[in-house]
Amino acid sequence: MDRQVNLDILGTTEIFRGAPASVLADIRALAMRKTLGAGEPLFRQGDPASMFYIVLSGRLRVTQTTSDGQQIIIRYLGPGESAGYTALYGGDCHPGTATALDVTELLGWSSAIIADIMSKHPTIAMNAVAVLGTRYHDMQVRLRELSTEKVERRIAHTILRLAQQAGRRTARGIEIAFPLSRQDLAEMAGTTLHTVSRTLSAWEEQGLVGSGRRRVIVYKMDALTAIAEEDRD
Amino acid sequence: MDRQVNLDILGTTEIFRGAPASVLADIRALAMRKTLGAGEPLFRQGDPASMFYIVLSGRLRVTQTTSDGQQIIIRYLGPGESAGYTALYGGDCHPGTATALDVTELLGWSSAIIADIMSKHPTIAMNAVAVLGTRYHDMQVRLRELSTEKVERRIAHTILRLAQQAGRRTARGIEIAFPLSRQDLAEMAGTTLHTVSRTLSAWEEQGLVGSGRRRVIVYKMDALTAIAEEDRD
DNA sequence: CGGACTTTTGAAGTAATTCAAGGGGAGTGG
DNA sequence: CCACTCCCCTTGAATTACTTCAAAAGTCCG
Repeated sequence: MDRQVNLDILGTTEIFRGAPASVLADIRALAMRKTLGAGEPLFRQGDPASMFYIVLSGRLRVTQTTSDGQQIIIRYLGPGESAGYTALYGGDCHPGTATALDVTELLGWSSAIIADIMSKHPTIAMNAVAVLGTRYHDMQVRLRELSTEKVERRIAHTILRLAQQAGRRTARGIEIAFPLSRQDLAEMAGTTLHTVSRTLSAWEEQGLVGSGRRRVIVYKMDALTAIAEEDRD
Repeated sequence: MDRQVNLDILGTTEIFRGAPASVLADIRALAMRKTLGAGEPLFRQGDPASMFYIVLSGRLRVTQTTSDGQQIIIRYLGPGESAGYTALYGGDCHPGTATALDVTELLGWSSAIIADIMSKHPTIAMNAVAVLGTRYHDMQVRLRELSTEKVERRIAHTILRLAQQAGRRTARGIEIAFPLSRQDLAEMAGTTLHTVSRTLSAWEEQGLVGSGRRRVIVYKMDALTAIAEEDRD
């Protein structure tokens, strides 16, 4: 990936979009390049938050683990999205672990540099506000779902969100574009892999979804939406 | 409350702290004053996000409601905190409802004005990033708790958080400084008022807490912390 | 073709909700 | 000052949605 391609991509990221080309070039010049193999961590929960990254290609999973080893998935990050937001405001350590799912290419800046960039370019600081505001909002919605909805609805919501974020049109329906195990879905929906498995089996029987080893395809979006939105829980 | 007092307070808010006095004066001049009576809403879920506010005195509760009327409490806002973050980045509507618990005094700015202020004063934009980053982080923690912990621990965590945020030292222990019903606690911990009531009764029997009509006092912080942190769920 | 990981499915167990009823405090109005 | 009323809280009993436990069947990769 050459320098020019990077600049084009940089202008489309959630955090740098709207900045003039000359500014993007400066930013690019300050960046450190990083490439991760599948399964490699970008940073771990508790590490000092010294770097901020954007994803150029590939995908990361951000998780949070309790002291007794239980885990939840905070979110998946794809191209153009930001990783390590804590470094944006000088927070002390990363609240979660970011792990590459595939080969993943990133650009990174130290927290001092990214703070300096934001200070000089209000547009970028405003983008950061928008990114964090949106993520905060997403979490409010998930918290509400987890508090008030029964599992089947939560699983439906989870799959719909993933389909929207990383759905790929195929001949038979919308396929989630990355490997996704029952365990992963459980860690997003706040349940167990057993319940996810049972639920997907039932939906498969009804022709709503197709699924296999770490694969999920949505056949009937509207029917799944109906399950997610039905008033009776 | 006169103009000077407002300026002093303004410099201590999470969003304007660190700005020079002259800037604070300009910001103050652009603000609209607002006072709410107990129970009055500042804005409702779904309202256009046209204004951003800071709390001068009093307290707000921010809630989110589902279509079928179930509700969760997103957070409480006290003096110096910000309400209506959506207006910071030009989001279209408020994701929750903010209601005054007592008489509450606020200052407000239109989204256009606050965006302009942030553009001109990077310090303030950076504060906004920090505020939203912190709130996002708080939500991650709550989501993890809700996913992985049993109710008793969740209730303990909820009370500890409230005690930290709005605890008042009294002769007998730390009292939550505002009226807090069993229902309120349930809506924060993701359970029912019945379970909260039973749990508090048990704790009261053991001398950990005292409670009454919409009142909670923590007697033994360490014991409550132990419940919140114990490895076995 | 072996071995590790993922998924499925049944059966048992249980934590917490739901249903139901009663009791107590605070404020109001006579 | 007392009685009435409205909330809020408590507590028992029944129910259930989901987890936990257990075992077997697929599926992918070297």
